[in-house]
Amino acid sequence: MSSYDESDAFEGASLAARAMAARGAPYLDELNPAQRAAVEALDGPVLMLAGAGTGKTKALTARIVHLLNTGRARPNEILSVTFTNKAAREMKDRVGRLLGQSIEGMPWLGTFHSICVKLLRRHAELVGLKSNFTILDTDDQVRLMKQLIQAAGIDDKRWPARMLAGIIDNWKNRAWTPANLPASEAGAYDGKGPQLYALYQARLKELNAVDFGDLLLHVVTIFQTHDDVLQQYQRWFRYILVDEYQDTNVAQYLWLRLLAGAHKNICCVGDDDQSIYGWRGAEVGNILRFEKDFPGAHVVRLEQNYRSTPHILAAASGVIAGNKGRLGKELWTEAEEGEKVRLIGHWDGEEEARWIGEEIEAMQGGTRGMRPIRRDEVAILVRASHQMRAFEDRFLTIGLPYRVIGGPRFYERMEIRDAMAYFRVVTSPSDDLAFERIVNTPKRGLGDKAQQTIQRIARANGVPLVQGAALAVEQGEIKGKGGTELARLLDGLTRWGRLIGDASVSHVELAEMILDESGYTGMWQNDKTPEAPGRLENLKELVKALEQFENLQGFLEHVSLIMDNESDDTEEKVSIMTLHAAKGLEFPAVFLPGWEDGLFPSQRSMDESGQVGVEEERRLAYVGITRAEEVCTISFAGNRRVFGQWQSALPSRFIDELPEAHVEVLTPPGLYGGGYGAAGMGGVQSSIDARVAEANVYNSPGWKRLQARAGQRPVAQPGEARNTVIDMKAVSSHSVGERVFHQKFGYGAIIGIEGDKLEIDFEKAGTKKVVARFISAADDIPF
DNA sequence: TGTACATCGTTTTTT
DNA sequence: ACGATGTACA
Repeated sequence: MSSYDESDAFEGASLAARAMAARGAPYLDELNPAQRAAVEALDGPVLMLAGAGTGKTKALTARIVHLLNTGRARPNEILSVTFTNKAAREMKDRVGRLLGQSIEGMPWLGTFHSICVKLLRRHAELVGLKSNFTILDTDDQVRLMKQLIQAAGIDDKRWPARMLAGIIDNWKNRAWTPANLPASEAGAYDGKGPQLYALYQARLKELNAVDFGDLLLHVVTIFQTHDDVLQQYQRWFRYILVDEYQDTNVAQYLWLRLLAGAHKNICCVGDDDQSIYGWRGAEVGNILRFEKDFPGAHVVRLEQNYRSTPHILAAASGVIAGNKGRLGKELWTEAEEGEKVRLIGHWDGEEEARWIGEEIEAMQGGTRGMRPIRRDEVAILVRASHQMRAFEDRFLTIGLPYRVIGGPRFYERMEIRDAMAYFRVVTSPSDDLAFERIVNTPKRGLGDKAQQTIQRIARANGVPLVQGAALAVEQGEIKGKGGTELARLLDGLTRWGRLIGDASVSHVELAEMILDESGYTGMWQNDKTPEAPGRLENLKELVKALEQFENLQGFLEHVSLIMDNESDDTEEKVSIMTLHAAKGLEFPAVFLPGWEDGLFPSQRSMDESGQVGVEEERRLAYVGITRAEEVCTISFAGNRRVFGQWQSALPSRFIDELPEAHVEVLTPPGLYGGGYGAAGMGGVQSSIDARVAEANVYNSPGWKRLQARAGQRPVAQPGEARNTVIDMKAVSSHSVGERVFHQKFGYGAIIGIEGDKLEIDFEKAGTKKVVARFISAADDIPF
């Protein structure tokens, strides 16, 4: 095994020395008793159950400082893992601030993935890789799989590459290699999954590449098969800290358990109530089982909340109490009572957006005795990103500045990935995937056929594609325009490659040269689509980002793991984001729209995971409510356009679970008398009327009656919600028994309604199911 | 190779 | 509704 970097040890020692010299421990005095207990229990396993807003990061960073201050470990002997770069950055900043200096000396504070890259580069040869392996992102991954699938003669219509990528990702999350894949998985992907998995891994090895899942999996494999390596790291990492432990998957769990196995100085911080990533492999079980995994573990609960008002906390607690198998926490606060959680129902999604827009504007001036709330203190948290649209539309028309958080990341954009592929080919000419990406971008007249020729020649000679392409040109296998263009590209690649180490050209200039001379910039300049200017702008930003790195390789190395996109504009804007994206954030005012059964909790989640799914959705509700500091407004709409169809739905079952004492029901303006009953005008079935009326009830003082009834419906029966989604278009315009006309089938009577489809008994054509929009009422026909 | 039309599948997302 | 993706045809 290679020795540890001298520099790590050196920097570490000097930092530790300075930390020690800082003397005293003011950071301990700032902690509450629970936090302090968590910080001072340095040795042995510790589980810090940190509720939302209870000062978890504060405790975690204080713990690191305390480890240093007491001389337990030097900075480079502490392994401290997070999930996101953002969390890692924040921890570094805060530890640095506590120590009064920057934290260069903590090389092992980072994300699971970045730490695994470091480890894997040191030991790559143990899993058959070279230490300069490339890291593929999801896009590369799928393209590679597509090739394998086609080569295997599988119809990728029925069995899409994305699906296989998802399956393999899941396997990797569970730390299943092709060799130890359980028999239960044999049938995956039409029975060809296991075989393709093995093939895919072999191909990655050939390409000297890994995907994200491999980073963890390979390191776990190394630890499991090379005890000497494992032992060295067990000794080296004297203390381990884990953030967001409830989000760890099996591979990460194994990784941690292996590393902590000897000394068991592991401190896991998390909140089982905020586990919302089960669908991507996170195992809440990891945190629930902690005390069994580490007998004698010290469990500390952080329950004093510094974020929200008592009403908000009580509402959140009331909802989360519906989950079983919790470790159990009760948040409390010393804050003043404040506003109750506000609940409001609307006729449809547009009205909901309109009302929220107006409410935000009213808040700027301060409503009902509340302090004025700035736009950037407001967040709208939605379950699914398609809900954002209504808000964007509305806010654009009223000119309310907003910002959407999440969405496609900078480094995932097409133009950025193309540019990076150019850089990759230039810095490592054997990067076949990158070459494939750029060989015909911009269009060089190198279609499928030319690319196959290149592949064939490269394979026949056992060389990478770039060399294969060179041979193809030499041998005159690619003729005409394509040949000339390819020759020019190859020429450029060699020229740029020579300039890499050249002191007369900075890497930033080189990057610009590559993009210009390859014709890539020109391609977008000539593009007349509206997004072209934005893409050119992004390319400029990419080049600017390069300045912060020493060279192209250094840049590529970092960028493959850093996918975040901090926007630097400072205008006060309302934030719109998904509930998932909101985890870890907080806002004075939070709007939670779309609380309808089927949307939230999401139908899919319930169908696929049943009770477990509902519980995860409930945790999502809990996360949403606990983001709010001062005012939290929950809303639902009776009708909503989903996939172009009007659908009506019941208010979310989570609304039933809000404790009445902490909720104020608002009445939307312009809701006269019958309100939701309006849908019944067309003579709708009574059962539908009843459901719509039930929705209406939330807007009135009669909401309380429903609260009383809520006990009869503590948890939804499977399949219940499915029946509650009713096509409003069908509801408002047709009803069973109605006489109708169809252009092709003539007259008939409706005998059933199913979504947008009507079952009709036609006088001449018999019983048929037809789409509602082809139907008109019989007396509408003008002849 | 490029463009026009059809078809499909639509939760959540980090690294 | 809508966007991504694939197929048919110029």
